[in-house]
Amino acid sequence: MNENRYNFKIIEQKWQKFWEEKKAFKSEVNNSKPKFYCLEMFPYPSGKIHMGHVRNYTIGDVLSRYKSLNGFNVLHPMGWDSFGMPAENAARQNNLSPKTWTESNIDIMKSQLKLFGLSIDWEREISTCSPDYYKHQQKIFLDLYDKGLVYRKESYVNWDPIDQTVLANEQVIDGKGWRSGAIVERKKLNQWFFKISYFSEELLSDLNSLNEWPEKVKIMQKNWIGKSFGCEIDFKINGSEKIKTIKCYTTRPDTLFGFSFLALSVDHPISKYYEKDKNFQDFKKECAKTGTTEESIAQASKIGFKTNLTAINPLNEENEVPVYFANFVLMDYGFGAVFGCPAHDQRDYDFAKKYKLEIKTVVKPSDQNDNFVVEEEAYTGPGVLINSNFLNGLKVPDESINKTINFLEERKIGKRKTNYRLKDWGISRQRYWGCPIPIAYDQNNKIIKIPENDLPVKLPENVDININGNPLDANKDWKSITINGKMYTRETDTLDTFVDSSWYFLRFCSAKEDTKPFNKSELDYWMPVDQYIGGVEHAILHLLYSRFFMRALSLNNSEVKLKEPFKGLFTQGMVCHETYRDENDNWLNPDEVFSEDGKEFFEKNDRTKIVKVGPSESMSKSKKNTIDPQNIIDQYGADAVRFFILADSPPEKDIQWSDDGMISAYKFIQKFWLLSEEILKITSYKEDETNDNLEIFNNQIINKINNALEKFRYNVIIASYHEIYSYYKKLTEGKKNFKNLKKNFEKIILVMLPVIPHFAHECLEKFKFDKKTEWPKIDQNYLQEEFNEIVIQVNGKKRGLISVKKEIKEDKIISQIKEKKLIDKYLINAKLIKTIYVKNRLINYIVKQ
RNA sequence: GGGCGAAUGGCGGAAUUGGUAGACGCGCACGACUCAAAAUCGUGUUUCGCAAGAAGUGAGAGUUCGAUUCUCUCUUCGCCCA
Repeated sequence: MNENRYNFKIIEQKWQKFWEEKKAFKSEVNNSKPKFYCLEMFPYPSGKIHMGHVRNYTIGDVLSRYKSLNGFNVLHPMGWDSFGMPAENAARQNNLSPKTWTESNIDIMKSQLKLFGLSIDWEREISTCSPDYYKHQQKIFLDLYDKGLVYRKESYVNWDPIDQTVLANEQVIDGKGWRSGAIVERKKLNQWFFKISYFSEELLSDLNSLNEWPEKVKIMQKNWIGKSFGCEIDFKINGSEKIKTIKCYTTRPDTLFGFSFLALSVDHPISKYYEKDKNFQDFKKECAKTGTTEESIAQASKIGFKTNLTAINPLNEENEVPVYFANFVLMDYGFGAVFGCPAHDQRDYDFAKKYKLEIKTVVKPSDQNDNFVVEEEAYTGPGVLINSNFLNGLKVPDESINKTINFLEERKIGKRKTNYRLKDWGISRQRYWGCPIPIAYDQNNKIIKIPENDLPVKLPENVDININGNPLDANKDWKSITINGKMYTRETDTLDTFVDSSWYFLRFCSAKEDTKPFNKSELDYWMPVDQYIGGVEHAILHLLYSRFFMRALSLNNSEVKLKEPFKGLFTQGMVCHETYRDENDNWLNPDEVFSEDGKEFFEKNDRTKIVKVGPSESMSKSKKNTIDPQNIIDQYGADAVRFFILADSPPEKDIQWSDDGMISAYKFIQKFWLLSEEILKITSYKEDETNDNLEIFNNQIINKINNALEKFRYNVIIASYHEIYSYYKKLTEGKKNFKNLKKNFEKIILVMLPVIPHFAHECLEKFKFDKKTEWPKIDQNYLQEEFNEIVIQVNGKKRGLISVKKEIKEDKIISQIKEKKLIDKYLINAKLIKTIYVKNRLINYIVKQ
């Protein structure tokens, strides 16, 4: 083995120790420097670091180090999103408390992260399950309560009747509880909500100001908020003394003449008149079997309960149609009542077919005549109104909706209304491992805030997590409290963990501030986050909740002005790997699989057993297609992993894990080290002349790297490093020192620093490049070479090349081409029409035969 | 069903504003070193063709002197919503 081999184990440890001792990444407010707040989504401490983390934090680290070298005062913190269900599940399995389990995971993962040489300011570390964090969150909760942005109401949850517990949507699999297998029911509970809908319009319109966000994410948020224009309509009701009208919301008032039933949510206020009707109660129970998500409601078959009521079409006061309760109408949307137009809404169509209701066509596609009839499925496209009395002929949707609303408004039976799909955020979780809600109730169930000096409301330790239901609810000692001598019962729900992550980026700005969640001057300096980096799976909820929080905090608060927390957003792709199964279809880890030729795979332990190779999918424990970063780092070192994880794909796309690619990254560092040794030797020779080509190469490649860095084209940076290697390798073959060799090589090392920091620092030290490290400047003079290759085209096809001095005039080029007879053969028997010249690029001869 | 995006060699992927398609890496082939192998280094590698040359960025059309890039239609795949 070559004794000059780069020993990453020693060198990486050396620099990590150096950075730690020097507090190299400690960040402080410094008003004389521009700031840059770089934040990656903080991890859930599930056990060990996985490749997804490696990719996420490498991307952020490259950016942080780049900005830092460019003179920015960088804030690059890290913390733990440490409340949540997995801790409870693990606690059940291992008989550990969630706290112990979580804290030991944090220790492990923190030590692993440190091995990657990330430029993190660990002094700002936060953990959301620590009372030091959640005590501030409880204050914020009470602050929002005072502002009227928090309220309590009855709402449905997924209820597991065997485990006697509330399930999250992802714990409901095919309508059954994930653990018990019981059929999940809908159950009404009193729960806490954040009034996110108060900001619907702002959250939507301010998306336009986020010009450093991916368009994709903005569209997803826009769809989620779901602004729709329509109107509310009062329908006259016959058949009851008590009910005179029912209010509906619709986006399609223009289809009113196709009206054939009115459908109500089972929770509609008028359902109280049916409380004693056994058939209705049975129907309501049947509806409860449908889950709570929009998706499960959409997939469930449409069922209805016919009332004795009828509704009258307000446009002509004539058609009288039946009123139903139906399972597909949600109380949360509109007024819990919709009018059914089966011909032009698929859901209504399915319902009408089932209950044999009239299907009246009122919209025809523009290319059909007036006899067009909806048959197999609802027609929801554009067209023209027909069979609609005085509305006939109006264009759908542009004309028809507006005119109908005008008509309804004139007669005071309807009102134009904007509606949002975005619902208030339910934050109650009936679980132990979350932030306690700082609220109590008196004997009359009246709400009282926990007084400030009784905060934080700490989670009790030593609870029995194995019981059914919420352990906090079962904990009698903890539940009852005395405030000012009076007895109260605590709220036993805890906060959704999305609350924890909705403001952690603010806490980082003043992580040690004890008395307040954050300190104004530090917030003003650091916020907003200049670049936020994370997975696209958080494109909607986490980001929307954080945007809500910023607005909620700034409402009636002169201290907080900012509305948008994340100026720039980058969503990275996933890390994928092939999947393997044995003969019995059990998943196999890549470690357990062996292949000689990369085509046929066998089990490592028994090479007669064939392994089936599946498609490459996102690494997951359940499919066992994970690669443990710890093993890779032990084998190849942190720099090599960082190098590889950026090399193979653009960061926003999924990346294929490849052992060959990993090895290639390792080899690159090894050979670049040998190259640096060689250059070190050469630069000790007596200097010779200056090498202009070297200057040109260096400036051009650094320019390329700069552009790639600014646009997150990190895979292009790695390609440039390879180009640098080949160029310098050739250069050293002459074993000749140039006056500008050392200076240029230093620049090269500096532009490699963000990606492979340990290696680069070692090189800088070895070469005694002891000036202060900063990003190299580009000399624009070297970006344009003295000579340009001009492409010669004939009719747009490349027919030759000519090297000319830059900025040369067109006629000079033409005469040179003529002189050298470069394209004469294409001009025989052809007539030259014209030439097109693009400066410094090409010349195109247009000829005709 | 709706919205958004993508499609480039054997593979991952490059390509300022429309201007030399295939940078760079992997793989593969050949060569050097070696008793040999590994490692390393070098050369080559879109397809067809001995070559000259021709074709070529999912398919088909269009705009243009010129299209991977812009427009339309279609196919396939991915993501999100339903």
